Amino acid sequence: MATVKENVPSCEFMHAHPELIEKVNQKMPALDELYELAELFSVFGDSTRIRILYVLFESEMCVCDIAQTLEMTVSAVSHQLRVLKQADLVRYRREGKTVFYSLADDHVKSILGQGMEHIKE
Amino acid sequence: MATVKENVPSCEFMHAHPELIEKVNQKMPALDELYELAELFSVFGDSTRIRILYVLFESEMCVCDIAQTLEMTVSAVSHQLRVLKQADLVRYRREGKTVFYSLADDHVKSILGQGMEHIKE
DNA sequence: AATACATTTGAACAGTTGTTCAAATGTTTG
DNA sequence: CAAACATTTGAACAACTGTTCAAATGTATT
Repeated sequence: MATVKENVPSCEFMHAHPELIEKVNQKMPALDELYELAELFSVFGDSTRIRILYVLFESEMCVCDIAQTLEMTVSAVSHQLRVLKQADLVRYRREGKTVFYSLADDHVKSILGQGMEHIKE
Repeated sequence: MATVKENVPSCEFMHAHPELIEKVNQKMPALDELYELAELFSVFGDSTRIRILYVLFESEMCVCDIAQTLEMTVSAVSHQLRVLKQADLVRYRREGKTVFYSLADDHVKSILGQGMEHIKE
């Protein structure tokens, strides 16, 4: 996570007018929102997690089936499912010894879709 | 970045039917696409870069103005602009000693917007 | 209660990331 | 061409991340 910095004069005079700067700061979301947003995108910023999400696009699935489908260890998958769970991107339900995971909502699909569009331009 | 793993049997038998697994693998994007996608989202996964993008929502701006607006060093901003540039999220044009940065396209806004929607549910 | 199996958890490790500082590169002006 | 200023770059450092391995927790079956 980024650390907040104290400022030092960088250029002689600013090109941007003070009104513009004010408008920028006015429209800028609060810092805690920005952190949350960055945290959300960080979750999408790993190909393993994206693969897990793509699996869940098709169907809810238990941890060991996800692991076998993706040729990963159960432990690695479980760790990543925790991250996805904490970001509210997946839900789970227990059925006996087995835990089934599924997509939390449609935002997941549309966010990944937007990303795909961008890289395919 | 994730490392590819070799598989070890994790559960006695799979719950998912082979047809489902096949469907999953069929719909799964190619690995290099998944890496690219993860890389794109990683770029959004830092609050400094998001702040820079929000600044550019309002207007194109030179490096030192961005730095002063965000109360960061010019160097730190420049480093992050490079990342944004490499991901094709910003463009730049030189005018004398000054380099003006601007948003590359509208995907940026819509991706950030989708993210915002998710965290505000 | 003991065993078996599915999942989670914690510690450890290597690899990656963001900022800083100092130095280099571009560009204009005297 | 020298001085001044805007920007970029590279090395270094601390902080963070994803996987592995081993051990712990849950849950059902006998």
